[in-house]
Amino acid sequence: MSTLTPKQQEIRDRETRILEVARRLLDDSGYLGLSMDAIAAELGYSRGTIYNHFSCKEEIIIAQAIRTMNQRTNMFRRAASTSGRPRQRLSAIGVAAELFVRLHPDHFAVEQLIRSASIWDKTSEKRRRAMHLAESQCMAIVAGIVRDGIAHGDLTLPDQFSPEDLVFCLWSVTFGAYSIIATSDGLEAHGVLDPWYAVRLNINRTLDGFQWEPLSTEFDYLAQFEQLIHDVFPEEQRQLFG
Amino acid sequence: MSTLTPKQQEIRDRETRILEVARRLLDDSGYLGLSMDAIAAELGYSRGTIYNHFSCKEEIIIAQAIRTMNQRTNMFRRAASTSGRPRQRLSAIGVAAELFVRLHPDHFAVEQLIRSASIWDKTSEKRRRAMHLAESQCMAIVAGIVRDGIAHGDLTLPDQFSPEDLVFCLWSVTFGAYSIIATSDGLEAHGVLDPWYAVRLNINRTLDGFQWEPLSTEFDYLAQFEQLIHDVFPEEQRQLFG
DNA sequence: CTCGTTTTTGACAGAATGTCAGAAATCTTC
DNA sequence: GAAGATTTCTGACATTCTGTCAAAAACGAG
Repeated sequence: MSTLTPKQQEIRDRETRILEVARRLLDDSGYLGLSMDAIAAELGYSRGTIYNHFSCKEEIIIAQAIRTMNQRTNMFRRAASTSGRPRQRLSAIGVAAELFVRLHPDHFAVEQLIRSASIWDKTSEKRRRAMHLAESQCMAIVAGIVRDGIAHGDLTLPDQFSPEDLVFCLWSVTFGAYSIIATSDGLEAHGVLDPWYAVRLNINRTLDGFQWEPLSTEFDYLAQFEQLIHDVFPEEQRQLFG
Repeated sequence: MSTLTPKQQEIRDRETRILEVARRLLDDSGYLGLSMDAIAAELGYSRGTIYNHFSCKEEIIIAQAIRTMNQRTNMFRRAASTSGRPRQRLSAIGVAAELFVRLHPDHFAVEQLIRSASIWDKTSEKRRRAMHLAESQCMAIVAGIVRDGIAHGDLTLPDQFSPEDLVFCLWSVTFGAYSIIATSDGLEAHGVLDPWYAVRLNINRTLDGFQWEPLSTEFDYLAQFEQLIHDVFPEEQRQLFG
């Protein structure tokens, strides 16, 4: 049957409502504060009903992560499809990454939580595969740009160093920086002036170190930053900065 | 009284034994697998006794993290006190960081867990301060080397960019990379050849990007790497590679 | 050996998870 | 629109863990 009965429609809606409530609870009081009881109570259902949708609370958490990760991949895809030389397109991905993490400040914490807190083992094979898929899609987009850079003659990688190795480097620095920013209050107290700016500069200098042309001395990537926000991500920009 | 009674001695010993067992449980089955029951059973005490030492399991986890973080700080201190130009000493810290994470593969996962999973709020003020202290000591060591580099004339930082910002960059990339390595099986399947090598190269190229002399084209930091392991961390090297 | 002190114990209350048989709602067919 | 088939929902239940605390046991000084 192609059209859904009202009931089926309601069930589908409920799934997203569960995720919404779960997200708020997770934001407010973390993993320990997220309980099936609380979700059920908030939505006015019994616990059993929630268990019809998700077999355990870990499934809810991973579902959450997959959703936002796919949004991220979409933003990356849009960034990758801009025009310009490869390193400029990579810079657009940097914009996407930063906007994304500002829209979903908790995403990396949740992702790390899934990977470390023995949550992984309790989730379904299906969702785990969805998560892997989303992840490798993201990597593939960035790796594609690196290959473009090489094909263009803008970049030559060292021996024993694959495009994926470079993607891993960029992944590390963003994952690490955004995790630290999200979880460590008082970076300023440690003497860090503007962590967001630091990440941008860091990535630019790293790519300079790999001699990826045009170097940041030849092209002002940080200035391009503002422009890209307006041109490629107007909707996200509005959500974030009014 | 200066000398401890046998009983007091036993209590003190027990504390470290609790942490040992907790560490194994944490390694084996993660945060969810760590239970006060299991620890008590394994050591042959009742739960109440364990609660005399640690008021909740979160306290055990943070105690764990503080212990290993202090070991890390010690290794950093040893690395920082080597001779050579500032960037070479920073390279020695890179060796320390990598050896450390290979000795304690779970450390960063635990650290992230503490920060994200609402564990932080359940821990005592005293331990939280100990954790902050350990962290800023580590940062201070690295920041000191950055300042040495500037004082030496080997490094000039961009405007609006403090030594601590550079430390934050290095912290991000190591934290991110080691977290990913520890939690993501099958990096090789993603096309990453040797993540450890990638991190080293990444950091060297980043510092090149900041024009920190001597550049990696002038001095072979990767070759120095092997040497430093033997000279500064023979004990750790033995533990790791037999 | 005795008595005050410290330490240990395990029963208990509370909170959350995940299950499942029966109740309720919904859909199908005539 | 009513009966019967099917799906969905419910809340009581068993279980597992946490954290507490009064009573019991072990300890140490004199």
